[in-house]
Amino acid sequence: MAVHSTAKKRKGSAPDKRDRILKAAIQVFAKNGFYATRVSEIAKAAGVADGTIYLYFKNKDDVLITIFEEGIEQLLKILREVAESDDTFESRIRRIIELQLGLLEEQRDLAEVITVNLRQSSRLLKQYATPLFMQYIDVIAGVVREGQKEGAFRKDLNPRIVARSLFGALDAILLTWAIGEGDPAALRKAASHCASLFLEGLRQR
Amino acid sequence: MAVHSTAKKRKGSAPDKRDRILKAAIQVFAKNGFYATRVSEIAKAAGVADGTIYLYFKNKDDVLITIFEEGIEQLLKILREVAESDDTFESRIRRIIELQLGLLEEQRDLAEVITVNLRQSSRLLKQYATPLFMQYIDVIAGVVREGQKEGAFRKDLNPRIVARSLFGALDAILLTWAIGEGDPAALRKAASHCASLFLEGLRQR
DNA sequence: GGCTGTTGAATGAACCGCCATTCATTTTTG
DNA sequence: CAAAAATGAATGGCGGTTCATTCAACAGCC
Repeated sequence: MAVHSTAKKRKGSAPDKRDRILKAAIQVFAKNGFYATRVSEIAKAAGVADGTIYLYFKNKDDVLITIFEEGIEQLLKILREVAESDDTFESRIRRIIELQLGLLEEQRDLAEVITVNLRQSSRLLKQYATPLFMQYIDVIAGVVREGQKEGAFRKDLNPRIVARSLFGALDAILLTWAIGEGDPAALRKAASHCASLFLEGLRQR
Repeated sequence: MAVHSTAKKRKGSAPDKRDRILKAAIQVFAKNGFYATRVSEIAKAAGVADGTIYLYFKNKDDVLITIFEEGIEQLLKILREVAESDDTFESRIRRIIELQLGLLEEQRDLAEVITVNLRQSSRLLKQYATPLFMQYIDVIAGVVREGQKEGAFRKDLNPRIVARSLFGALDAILLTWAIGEGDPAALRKAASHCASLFLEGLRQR
């Protein structure tokens, strides 16, 4: 009954159904939003029967939660590596920005699900998103805090507020991009301007 | 059938039903989210019969759209005044930030509806929110652009990207505040740090 | 002032379409 | 040929919307 992350590799051929379902759900959620999406649409997009979805997920909510959690975790993992690297602090911040936007540039649908659908249900948002979101903020805030201690950044700003601002800025840029036409060059330019804005704002003088 | 803004004052006593419904809806949407809110809950909170809501609004969507449009319009109006004032550009940006946060501080539920529920339906978002959102961005971008022309701000940043970043930052701060405990002092501090961060980032040197 | 007919607002119980979920049956696997 | 996986038609209930009915305000009339 439970989902079991068994993930037993079914031969080499068949891409795990669970994955197929998740990928399909990301697409459909991105196009129509969580509430407007019928479970049967996900099934059709995944080439699977309606009931099969319930073999791998508890219910429709669970599909969204899983997408969100796995997406953020993937992001967090890479983010932590950058945060703990021995680059200059400036370069770490810049890489975080580029990474976040770059990662999602290749997964536009995931970007839309995370930025838009995330907020669909206050319940889901509060229950599942908030803790992960906090971890995310903490990683960025950690870099800022350390940068302050080492004298690279000005010390009069609260690191968490900086982190939240940066997160919000990136989120808004992503949102516009995901909803709009989604030209990759535009996204990259936005990333670089955003980085420059924040780094100048942070610099110790 | 149509709504008619007749607003005929039914005696002096009865505060317009339309208003009562909107206020109630803001409360309930904020607490439970748009999709989890039953029309009957709004009716109950407004002290009105279920059917009455359909005398004033086309349907449930229309209630959300109205809240959103009227809220943003109110914000836009004040924002435009500040944007066109003859303060220094720095001070205009700072006032925009404080205004936005301050205005919503007094209307925490509205803040949550606008920041969270805004994104509930891709359809609604794309159809109604995007144009207003763009106007909003344009007001801020206008101040930045003019500031650049007058030599107050550095010229190598795209004003719209700056505006979007600022909007996102404020949105994220508001979101955390609205979902969290909502201490007004914390919000004011966040506003001031955020302003300082952006203004240093923008300053022409 | 009271009586009454008219009108439009308000009501809320009932309806009905929708869709998440289930589970008896079939198919695949080892 | 079990056992497990997958199927998809059937179901149940949920909740937005409707509309037959009630109510309240007012005007005209005696």
